[in-house]
Amino acid sequence: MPPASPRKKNETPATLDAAAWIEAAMTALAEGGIDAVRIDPLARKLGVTRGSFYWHFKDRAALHLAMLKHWREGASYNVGPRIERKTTSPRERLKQLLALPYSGPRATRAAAIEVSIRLWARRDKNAARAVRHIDKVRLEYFTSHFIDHGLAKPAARQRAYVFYAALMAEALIVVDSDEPALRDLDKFLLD
Amino acid sequence: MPPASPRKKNETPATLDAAAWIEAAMTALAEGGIDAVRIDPLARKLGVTRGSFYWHFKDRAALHLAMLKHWREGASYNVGPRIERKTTSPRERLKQLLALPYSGPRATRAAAIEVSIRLWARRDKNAARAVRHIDKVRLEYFTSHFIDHGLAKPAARQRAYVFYAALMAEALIVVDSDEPALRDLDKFLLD
DNA sequence: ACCTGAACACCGTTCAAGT
DNA sequence: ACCTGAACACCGTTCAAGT
Repeated sequence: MPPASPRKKNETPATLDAAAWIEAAMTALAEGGIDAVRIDPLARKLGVTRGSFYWHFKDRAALHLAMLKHWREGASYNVGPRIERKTTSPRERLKQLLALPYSGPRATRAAAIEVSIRLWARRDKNAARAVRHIDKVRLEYFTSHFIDHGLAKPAARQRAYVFYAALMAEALIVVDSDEPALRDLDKFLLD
Repeated sequence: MPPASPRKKNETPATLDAAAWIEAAMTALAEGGIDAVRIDPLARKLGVTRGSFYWHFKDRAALHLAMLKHWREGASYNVGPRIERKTTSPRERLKQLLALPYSGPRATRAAAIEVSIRLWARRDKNAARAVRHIDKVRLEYFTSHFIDHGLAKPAARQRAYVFYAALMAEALIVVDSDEPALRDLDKFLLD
C-alpha cells in the first residue's frame, strides 16, 4: 500500500462539485426513478443555474454514467472482510450487504435506488451491465456464506439465489408487516 | 351466466377510444416507467394531436387512474376457477397468474409493467393501493395451492411468500439463464 | 476554472374554434 | 361527440459572455 502522501493544493479534485451533482441525482433517482433526474430542479436545489451543469458533465447521459459508477462502488463496498463475521448475526450481515430493510413500513433510500436502477436497466445497456456485476458479486458472497454453514456448492448457490430473491422482493411486494408468515422466514431461508 | 345479449348500436361504449389511449400508455409504461407515459408521443403514435387527449381524460392523472384500473383487472383476471387445475402443471398455473417468465433472456411486457407499477407505487398512493390489492389476491391464491398440496396453513402461507418472491425477483435479478442453480429451483419451491 | 443569461426545442395543459 | 391549432409554461441543451 503506498503511503498516504499529502496532496498539493492545486491537486484538489475538481470532482468535488461533480460529487454534489451526483448526490442530488441519486436522491432524485430514489424518489422518482431515472426520469426524475432532471437538471433544472437539481440546479435549483444546488443553488446554481441550469447552464452550470454543463461545465461538470457533457450532458444528461454523462451524469447517468457517473451515477452508475457511484452505485457500483457503493453497493459492493461492504463485501467480504469488511463485514465482521463474529460481531453480527448472519442475517444482519447479509442484510447489510443489500442495504434493503427486511421489514418496516417505509423503504429506505437504498432500496428505492435498487429498484430504480433495475427498472432503468431494462432500457439502458450501461445500467444493465452494472446490475449484472453487482448481482454476481452478491450471489457469490451469499453462496460463500452458505458454504461456510456446511452446504455443498450447488445447494449453497441455489439457497443463495432464493435468499437474494426474498430480499429483493422485500422492496417490491407489499404485505402487512405483522404478517405471521414472515416472522420465521429468516429461519426458513438460513437453515 | 347471463345470455350474451347483443348491444344496441347507441350503447357502443365511448370508452373505446379511451381504451386505445390506455393500451398505448401501458406499452409506454412497460418500456420506460410511469414518467415515459407522455401525452405528445402517445398522440403521435395514435395519429391525433395532443389536444384531443383532453377530450378523453381530464389530465395525465386521470390517465394514470385508468391505467391502474386496467392493470388491477388484468392482473387478477386469471385467478381461481378460470385456470384449469387438471389441464396445466402446478408451476405453469402459478406462472400464468403472474404473467412473469420463469426463465429466458428477455422480460415480457407484463413483467416490465409489474416492475414499473411497483416503482411507481413508491410515490403514488393509488398505485400503492392497487399493488397491495393484487399482492393480497396472489398470495391467497398461492397459499390455497400449497394447502391443496397438503401443507398446513402457516407453512403454506410462508411457502407462498417465498414462491412469490422468487417469481418477482425473476423480473429484477440478472443472472445467466444457463445458471445450474436455477434448474431445480422450481422443485425446491414446489415440494 | 466555474458560472450566468439568453436562446431554442420539446411536451403538458388550456381553450376557442372547427366538423 | 371528437378533434384541431394556437397559446403558454417547464426543462434539456448550447454557447457567448462574464468573473
